Amino acid sequence: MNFDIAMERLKSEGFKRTPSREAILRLLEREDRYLSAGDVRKALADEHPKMSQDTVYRNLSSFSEMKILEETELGGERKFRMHCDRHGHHHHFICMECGRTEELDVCPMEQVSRALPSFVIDDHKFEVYGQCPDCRTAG
Amino acid sequence: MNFDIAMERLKSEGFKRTPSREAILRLLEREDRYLSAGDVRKALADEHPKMSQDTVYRNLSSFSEMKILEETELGGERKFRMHCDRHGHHHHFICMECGRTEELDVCPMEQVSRALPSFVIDDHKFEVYGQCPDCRTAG
DNA sequence: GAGTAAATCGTAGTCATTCCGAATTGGAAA
DNA sequence: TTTCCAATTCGGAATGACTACGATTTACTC
Repeated sequence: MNFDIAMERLKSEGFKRTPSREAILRLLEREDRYLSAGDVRKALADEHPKMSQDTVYRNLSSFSEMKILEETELGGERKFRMHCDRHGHHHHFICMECGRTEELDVCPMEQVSRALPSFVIDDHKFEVYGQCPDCRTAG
Repeated sequence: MNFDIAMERLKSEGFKRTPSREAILRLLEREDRYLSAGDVRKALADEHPKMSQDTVYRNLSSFSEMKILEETELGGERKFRMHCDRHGHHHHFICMECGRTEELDVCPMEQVSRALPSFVIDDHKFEVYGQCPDCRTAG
């Protein structure tokens, strides 16, 4: 997903186009990795010094609800990244040093569904953590 | 893992046997599902009304570090359960209503390792969320 | 039974997140 | 363009999970 498609989505759902929303989405498009609300505030501190935390949190949550962003919970924080739309369902490798992510195609949910026929399955989480090649050679 | 083995483990690692630790481990053995620190405090409120939160958090963390407990992060909270030792490596289905867990044998990490040969993989998380058969029929 | 390090208590502090009332603003309608 | 109003933002206070810490108590050793 890119900035323009995200803004279109906002408009079509009746959301207003505000400088805050533009800045947040432009940042996430540029970074292409998981950022916390705090990361977003820091990154926008120069450009938008008086954007309140309420604004950051509220918008990140809204964007996540409407699938503009992907969200995870990591190290006690909610983190957000631009929604990947190259493939359909996917998971991520996440570099714990730089935050870089790598899409994974494998997902074992079919096997799980077969193994738990009498359970209702609503959601699942599969994430792999480690060090990306760049950080490995740099370290 | 059961209470007695857990207490042995504590002793062998130089930890003292205290009423708090006994109560926490007995509770987790009995419940056999993920509990938050708050859940533990509430459950022990009658029996140990003055157990401080410091004690609960510190012990849960210690137990998790020494693999007496398994830990996950769910809904913005750290949650703990007695370590399953029936199988080796495994993951869990977690019922979002009652907290019941079901062990899963499937794990796609071999495929992931092959797909990311130049990445260092330190950890991973795979969890399935939904409704267990009991809660489904009850609802 | 005495001594000591570990454990606990009570409380205050931190940090991410949410809430709320007042002020501002985007965008539709006049 | 101007008006208008609900949506949005601001600023700051409140919440809730978790951590830190000095003072007190306690489990275990000798």
